[in-house]
Amino acid sequence: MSVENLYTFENEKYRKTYWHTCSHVMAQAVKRLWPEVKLAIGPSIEEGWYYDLDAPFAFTPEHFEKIEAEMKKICKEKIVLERFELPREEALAFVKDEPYKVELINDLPKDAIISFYRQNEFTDLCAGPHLDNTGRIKANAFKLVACNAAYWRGDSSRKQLQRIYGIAFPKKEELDEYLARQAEARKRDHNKLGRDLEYFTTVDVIGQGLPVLLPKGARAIQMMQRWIEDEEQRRGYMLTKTPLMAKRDLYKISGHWDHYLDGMFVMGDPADETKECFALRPMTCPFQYQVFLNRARSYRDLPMRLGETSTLFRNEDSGEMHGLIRVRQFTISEGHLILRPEQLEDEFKGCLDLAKYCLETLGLEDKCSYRFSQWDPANPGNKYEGTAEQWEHAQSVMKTILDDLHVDYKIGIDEAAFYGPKLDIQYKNVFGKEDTLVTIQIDMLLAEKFGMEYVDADGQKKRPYIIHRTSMGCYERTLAYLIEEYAGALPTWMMDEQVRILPITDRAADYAEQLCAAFKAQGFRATADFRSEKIGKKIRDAQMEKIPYMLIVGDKEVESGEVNVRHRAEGDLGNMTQEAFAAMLKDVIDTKAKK
RNA sequence: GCUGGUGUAGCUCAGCUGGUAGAGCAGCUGAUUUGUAAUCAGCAGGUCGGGGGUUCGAAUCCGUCCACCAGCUCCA
Repeated sequence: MSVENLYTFENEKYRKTYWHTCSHVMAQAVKRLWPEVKLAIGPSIEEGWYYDLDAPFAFTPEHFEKIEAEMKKICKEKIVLERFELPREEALAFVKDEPYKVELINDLPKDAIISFYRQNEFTDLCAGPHLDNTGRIKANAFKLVACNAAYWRGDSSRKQLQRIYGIAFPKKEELDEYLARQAEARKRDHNKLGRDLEYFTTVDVIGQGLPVLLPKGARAIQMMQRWIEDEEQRRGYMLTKTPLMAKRDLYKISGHWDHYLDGMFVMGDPADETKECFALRPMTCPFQYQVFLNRARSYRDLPMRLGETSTLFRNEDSGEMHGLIRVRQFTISEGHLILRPEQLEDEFKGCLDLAKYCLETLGLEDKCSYRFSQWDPANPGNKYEGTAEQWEHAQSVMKTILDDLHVDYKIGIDEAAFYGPKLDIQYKNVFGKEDTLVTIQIDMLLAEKFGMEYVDADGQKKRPYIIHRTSMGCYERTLAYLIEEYAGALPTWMMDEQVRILPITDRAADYAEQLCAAFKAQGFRATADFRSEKIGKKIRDAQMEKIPYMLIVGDKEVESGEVNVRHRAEGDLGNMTQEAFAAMLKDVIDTKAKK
C-alpha cells in the first residue's frame, strides 16, 4: 500500500482506528450528558463501531439526537487524545467508579500493559490505537444507527447492556451512500419480500418457527429437491427414507440425549424411565446409520454414500426464529458417507465439489465464505465428545484436506459439532447476519458409539470414518437466500410460473387460453390472465417478478418481455440460454399461429 | 430465553386526552373493450392478535398469554 493511502478508508487499519475513536467520542458524549451511565466496551466492528452501556433508562431516538449533537461538539473541540499507562493497582483505583472496567483490568494477564486514552475530561481504558485528535472525525458524517441489548461479555447469565451502534465516513456523501445502500439491501429482505410475493406465510395458531410454504415457495423447493436427489444419485448416493421420530434410546446412543435434549421435541416425560418416550428427530445421523448397520459390511461396501431429503425438528428458543432462515421444522439435503480412513480425502473433496456445484448453479457461491469450525481445546467443558487426541487428529486431517484443496477459510473456535470439526459454508443475509448454508463434517466418534464396523481386506474388523454433509443445505434457508439474492425474482427454472399470458382486451381471452395450453403442452408452467383491466399494472407486476410475459390482442401476440433464464439445472429448462428460451417462447406462438 | 419495539380489512395506514371503527389499493358484481401504476358504478370485507381486569362505557387504560421485527445468546 502506498504511503498516501495510509490515512484513507481504503486502509482497513485506519478505518478501524477511525471508528474506534468514534466510539470513544460517543462514550465521552454519553458521559457528559448522563454521568451515571457506566461504560463496558466499545470496539470497532466490520462496519462502524458500538459501545456497550449500562444505563438506568432505555435509549431512544431522542437520546440519539442529543448524543450526536454532543459528539459534533467534541469533534469541533479538536481534543487531543493522549495515551498513558498505569500500574495495575493505580489503574484499578483510577477506574473504581466503572465496575465493568474494573473487571476488565482484573482479567488482564499479570504482565499486561494497562493503557488509557485521555481526551480532556474523559478517559477510557483502552489498548488503542487511536486518531490523535477528535477534530479528525468529520462532524457531519457519522450516525448512530441502532440500539440493542447485548449481554456483558457475551454471557447470557450476566447482565444485559445497551449496545449503541454507529457508522462514520470521512465524507458526508459517503455516509449518505452507505445508508442508501443499506436501505436498498433491506428491500430484499426475504422475510418481507417472501411474504409479499407469496413464497411463504406464518400463522399465529400454527406457531413460531413453523412457516407455511405457499405454492410459489413450495415449487421452488420441489425443483431444488428433485434436481439434487437426481444429481446425488448420479454421484453414487443411495436414497434412504428414515423415520421422523424415535425412542429416546436411539438418541442416548448417539449422545444427542445428553448434548441436545433442550433442542428436541419430546413426546412423553423424558425423566420417566419406566415409560416409553419418543422424540422428533433433530438430525438424521443415527437413523441413517441403521442402513449401514443392517448387515455385516465389507470394505467393498465402502464408501457408502447415503442421501436423504430429511425433515428435522429443533425446539429453538423463542427469540431465535427468523423468517425461513431459522425455523423449528426444516428439510435438508442430508447425507452421510461411511468410509475407510484412506477414502476420507477423496470423499471430502467430492462433498465439497457437490456443494460448490449446487451453490454455483443457484448463483449463491460468490457470496459464500468458508469457516473451519473447530472445538475449543482451552475450554471444552462438556460440550464435546471424545478425547483431545481424537480431536487434534480429526482437525489435522481436515486441515490437510482443506489446504490441499486450497480452500480459503477462516477458523471458528468453539464452532464444532459435539462429535467433530466442520467446514461450514457461510452466507450473509441483507442485515449482514451470517448463517451456515452448507456444512461438511468429519466424525471419527459416532461409529464407535453405534458399533459400526467393516471387515477389511486383511480380515480385520475396523471402524469406519463418517462424513456428515449437506449439498443444497436446508431448503427453507436456501430459498430465503435465493429470494434475497434475486430480489424475489427467482431463476425461471424454479419458478412456479414460467410464462404469463396477458390479454389486452377480453376478446383476446380465447387466444390467451390456447396459448397457455400450448405452453403447458411443452412442459412450461404457464398461466393466463383472462381479464384485460389495468394492463399496465399487470405488466409491471410481471416485470417486477421477472416472469416472462406475453401481451396479446385479438388473436396475436404483440409483445413479450422479461425472458430471463439465469442459471440452469439439468432437465426442465436444461442448459437453455436466455436466447434459446426466448426462441422457444416464440416457437410456441408461431406454431399456434399456423394452426 | 433475554432487552427493546410492533400488532386496526388481503396490503398501506387513519382513528387526539376512553363514548362500542374509517380511507386508498387489492377482491367480487355490473357497465366499459381499453397499449405499459390507477375507466365508471355498486357490493362485500374487522368480535381492532387472544382471553382477563378497571369503567356506565375500552381499539384507546392495566396486567397476562400469543404472534411479528431488530439485536444478544444459541444454531442448519
